[in-house]
Amino acid sequence: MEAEIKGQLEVIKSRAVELISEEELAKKLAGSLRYNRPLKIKLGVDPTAPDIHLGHCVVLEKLREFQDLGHVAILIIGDYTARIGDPSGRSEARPLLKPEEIERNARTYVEQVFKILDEDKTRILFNSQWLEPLKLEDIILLSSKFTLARLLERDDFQKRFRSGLPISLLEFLYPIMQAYDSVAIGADVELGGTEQKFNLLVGRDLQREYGQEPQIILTMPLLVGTDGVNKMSKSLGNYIGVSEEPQEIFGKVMSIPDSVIIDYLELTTDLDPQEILRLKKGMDEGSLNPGDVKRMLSRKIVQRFYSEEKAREAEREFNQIFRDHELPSHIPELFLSSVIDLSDGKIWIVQLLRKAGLANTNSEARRLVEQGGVKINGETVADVELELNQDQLKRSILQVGKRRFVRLI
RNA sequence: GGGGGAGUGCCCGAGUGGCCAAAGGGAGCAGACUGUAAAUCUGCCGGCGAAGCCUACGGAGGUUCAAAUCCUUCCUCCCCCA
Repeated sequence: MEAEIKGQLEVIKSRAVELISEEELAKKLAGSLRYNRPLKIKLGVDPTAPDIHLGHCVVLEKLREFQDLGHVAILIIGDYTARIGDPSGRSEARPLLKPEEIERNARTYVEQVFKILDEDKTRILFNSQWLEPLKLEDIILLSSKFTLARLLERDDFQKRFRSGLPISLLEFLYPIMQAYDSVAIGADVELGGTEQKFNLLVGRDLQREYGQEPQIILTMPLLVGTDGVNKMSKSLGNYIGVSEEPQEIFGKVMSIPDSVIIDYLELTTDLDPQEILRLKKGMDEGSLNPGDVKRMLSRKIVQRFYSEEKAREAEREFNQIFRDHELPSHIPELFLSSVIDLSDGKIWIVQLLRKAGLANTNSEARRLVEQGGVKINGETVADVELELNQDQLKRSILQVGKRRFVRLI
């Protein structure tokens, strides 16, 4: 049994940033093995963004590992807490969500999450179930267990406090509510990104208050977004969604700065650390082309959510467009008749770009033309005033930039 | 309750009467180059069929030939004192 515990600990600790605490976890694991009782691994999710992206996957993957070790994942959809909004890592309060939005987001979330989790070993709970019935009296009791000093310990609160930025009372309630989730389900372990550390710790405090054994907390690194600067997030638009098309995922991974390739290898693939180290060395010494490493990474990521075949296809497609500057295999088509006003049979290039959805405003379309970013059948359009008639456009291919194409039919 | 400060373009942030569609940075977009949608460099980056015009610096009024900049008032936020 000793060996089994050790083995599990190894798996659990891999890639994690912090484990509080290893001894307690070992004890819990021992109990779990002895009584054949799986541990309850909690992960709270905020139904604020309707798409799961690679950043979420880091934590979800860890949860999956727990499942594979025989434990049960408890996914808590923060449908109630979402009304408050988690202030973690934010410099300002988040806008409130409407109940309908929350519901819609939660549904998408659940759909996507099983790309990673084992459905049979997952329980999904909505925290409105126990938070909604709370009376003011209960909340007063709950808040009596915390002090301002304790809550202000939190890094982002402290920063905001010091720099004179507002902290809503509501936001103080958030960690308390999240902690109450742990009490409600009797969590053994709670997972989260590093920015969640404080909230997770509050869970321990509250569980103790309620006479429960405090949960173990395990924090995972945050994945940086495609911009290579900020953490991956939907709202920053630097994310790679697990439900995106293979081609899109491949391309987005190829667009990450070389400087974060290693991070991605570590956090989004199952490559062993030795291998990653070898790749890093290779790139540092110049014996490996980062572009090639990134290709491999992109392939692995696509493969993870689709298949090896799809990954290969995506790469072929990528090479075709970006390396060989050829046309993609699939080009969206647009009926000329829906674009051209038949009365005069002609259309201005700027209008055409807008109608084809390749530019949002005339100004944007003008700019694209002026900067030489627009091509028709491979020929750069040089004149902003260019007018085209139906015959010229029939079966032609309109291209903006390197990667946006429309076939006119 | 009293005193002080702040609100600028997608974000951060400079600007305190005309030279301001507003410095600088980031993001984004386009071009060049390439090893990739990397890095680097260059350009663009409110809208309008664009000469010019319109909209814009928290909201509403006002002063002025002229306001992001001055005045009044309202809203929001922050700090200090109590």
